[in-house]
Order: sequence, then C-alpha cells, then structure tokens
Amino acid sequence: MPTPQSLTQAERTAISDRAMLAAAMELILQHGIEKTTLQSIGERAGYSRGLATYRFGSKAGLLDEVCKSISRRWLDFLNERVGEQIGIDAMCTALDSFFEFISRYPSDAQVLQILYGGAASPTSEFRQTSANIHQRQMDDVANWVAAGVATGSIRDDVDPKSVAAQYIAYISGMTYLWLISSPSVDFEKANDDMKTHLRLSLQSDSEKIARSTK
Amino acid sequence: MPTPQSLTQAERTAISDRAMLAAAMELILQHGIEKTTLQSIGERAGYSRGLATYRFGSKAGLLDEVCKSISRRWLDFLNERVGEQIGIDAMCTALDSFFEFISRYPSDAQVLQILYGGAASPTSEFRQTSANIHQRQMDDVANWVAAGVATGSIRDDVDPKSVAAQYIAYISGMTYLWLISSPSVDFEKANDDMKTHLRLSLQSDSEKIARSTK
DNA sequence: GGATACTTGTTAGCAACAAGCAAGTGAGTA
DNA sequence: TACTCACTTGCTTGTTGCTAACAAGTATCC
Repeated sequence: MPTPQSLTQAERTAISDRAMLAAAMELILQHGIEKTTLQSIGERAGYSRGLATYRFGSKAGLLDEVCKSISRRWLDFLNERVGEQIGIDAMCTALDSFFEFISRYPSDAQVLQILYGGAASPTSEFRQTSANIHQRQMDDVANWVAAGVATGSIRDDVDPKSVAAQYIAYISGMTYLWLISSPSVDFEKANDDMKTHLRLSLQSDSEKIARSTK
Repeated sequence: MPTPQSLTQAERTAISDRAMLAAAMELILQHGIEKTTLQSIGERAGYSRGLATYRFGSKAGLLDEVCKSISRRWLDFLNERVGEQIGIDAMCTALDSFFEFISRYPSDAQVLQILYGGAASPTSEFRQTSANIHQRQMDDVANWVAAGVATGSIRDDVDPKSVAAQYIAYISGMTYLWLISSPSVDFEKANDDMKTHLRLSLQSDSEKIARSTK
C-alpha cells in the first residue's frame, strides 16, 4: 500500500496523463501541430522528454487522445443543452450551444479545429477519429430532422441526412473561418441569421401559421 | 543562345517548377503533408534531393506555392462559369461549378482541402494564404448577394456579408466532410437541396411570384 | 567571365525504440 | 497483522535513422 503522501500507480498515470494532455493543448495552440514536439510536451508537464512517447506510443497517438478528450467535453456540453429537443428547436439550440462553447472555451475549440485540420491529411492516424465524431453528429442531427418531420413541424419533403450534412458542414466550415480569420467573421450574427434561414427553409406551412398566430 | 535541344534558364526553372509542384501533389495525396519530404519531392520530379528546398526555401514555402497554384486553377474555373451572374443564380452556378470541379479534378480538390487543413495550425506560414483566398471568395459572394438585393431578386432584410460567410462555410465544411468520409456524404444531393434552400430563404416575395407564374 | 540552375556535404533537431531504473503491488509466511 | 521478496508498472536515459535547412560546390546558360 502506498503511504498517504505517496500515490497508487493508477493515480500517478491519471495525473501525468492530464498534465500531458493540458501541456499538449497549450503547445499546439502556441506553436501548431508540427512545431509541438513530444519532448516539449513531457517537459512542460513536469516529466522527462520521453514520457509522452512512452505513454501515447507516437505523436499521432497523442494527438488522437487530445482530439477525443476535447470532443468528449464538447459532446457532453451539447447534450446537456439540447436535451430531449427535436426538430428546428434542437438545431437552433445546438447552434447557440456551439457559440457558447466557443466563447467560454475558445482554447478547446481552437485546438479541436486545428486537430480536425490535421486529420485531413491522408494516413493521418486520427482521421478516423474525426470521421467518427462528425458522423455521429450528423446522425444526431438527422434524427432531430426526422423527428421534426414526423411531428409535422418540418416540411415532409426534406431529406434528413442531406440537411444534417449541410448543417454539420456549416458548423465545421464556420469554425474554420473563425479560426483562420477571427476578426472578419461575426460568428454570432451568422448564427442568428442561420436560425432564421433554418426556419424559412425547413419549417412546415402548418407550423408557420401556428407560430404566426401566437 | 541555347541550342535547339537545350533550354533557356527561364524554361529550365519553369519545367522543374511544374515537375516539383506535380510531384508534391502526388505525394501529399498519397502520404499526407507530414510524411511528404522535400527530398522525395525533388527526386520524384527527376532532380536531386536538394532542389525543392533550394527553390522554395522551406517546406512551408513549397506548400504555400502548391496551395496558390491549385487555388488559382479553381478560381479561374469558377469565374469562367459564373461570369456576370449575380444573386441566387450566381450562388447556384457556383455550387454546380464546385461539384463539377471536384468531380473532374478530385486530386486538386483533395490536395487543396488537405492544405487548408494544415493551414489551421498556428504559425503555419500559409495560414495567411488560406485566409486571403477564403476572404476573397466571401467578398465575391457578398457582392452577388448585395447585387441581388439591389435588383430586387433577394429579400432586402438579409445581410450580404453574413450570408456570404454562411455560404463559404458550407462549401468549406462540405469539402472537408467529403474528404474524410467520402462514401457517406452525397455531395451532389446536398448541393441540390442547398440550391432549394437558398431560394426558400433568400428569394424576395416578388421574385417568388414572378418565378411561379412563368 | 559572370550569373543562374542545380547538386552535394553537413548540422541540428525530431520521432521512435530499447534498455535501464525506481516506485508500487500483492501473495506467501510467520 | 506485519514483514518480505518477486513481480509489475511508471518513468527516464541512451541511441538511431530520418528530416529540414543551410552552405559550399559544380554545371549550364548568357
């Protein structure tokens, strides 16, 4: 048994793991992916130059973990807010949530987008991770749309999968533009306009009447 | 003066330049950015291991050139097709053109998207290039929208810059999704739906009547 | 003869792996 | 319960091959 001031093996790895993921995020944000070295990550986390390689196997393995770790936080954040909503309401809430996430945790959002960019390279070992996350989000949106069609709030001639692809593409592209040219893109205004356009292009006629007579 | 079978200095650089850019594209497509070496580019182009470094100064310099070279082809392709169109017509034609470009020159489109991804990294020396290209495209779209508003075909309560950002974000995001998960994204169908949604959300009421009575 | 395209020599830094060290763990014994 | 000793696991250091980048040299053009 470890003494009070000592740690179990599991605690030691948990601590070093968190320290290294945090260090990796800082360094990626400062210097980008290619100039972030496994050596600097280990040392900034307070360990030796070799620990990052030992723990994550390779640079790609580490980036994959950072990617998964941030994605998990984002998906939890999103689910908390969207809850059981469906249809256009869910899509609008998700847009608001995304803007809130970007405002509250800009570092997380920036690093995630940088990693998604790196995942575009063929043979990138975390391309699959990015593809899975995007696919999962598209599936969620497609379900919201399908449910909206089923309950009559969304026009029945829209294809849920196609709308979902457009919606995720919009968010992904908007985040990219925000990252590479922050000042010239008014994310919040674009989101507000997007919500208007979502209603204009997806809402069923009956729903339009119902909402206008309120 | 060079003999018939010999070449002028300008011709020599033009030839080696083209050969290296082509080699770089092939290698990036096969192995991704980080596993593409300046040595392999020079050698695949039929030269020594050092020429790529000598000509482009650095790896970032070379990637920047590849990025600019493909972007130029795409923008020419687009301008040929959109011509003097404005408003929703220009936006729809641009969507069709983009799908045509991706279908006819998939390698160009893939490499360009891979490079845009790499440009997301801070300190990436071609981040500015990507920002400029995206900004220029957004400005063009904003002008189309503004012209559409001016001629009455687009509702006058839309903000051209905001719509332009959404439109470019959609194309950028869609290309990313297409790159990382080709089979599950039906680009053509999404584009067709997008054209419908553009009309539903942007078209002015007078234009809707005019088109429906045709 | 000078300038320009291109090649070869060299160096510092990196990822990745292997071998070693140190701290934690758990079964057996009394 | 308390101690021990073999074993496991976290972590560090030594090393190698590869790469970008630069400097110095050679060949081709002007």
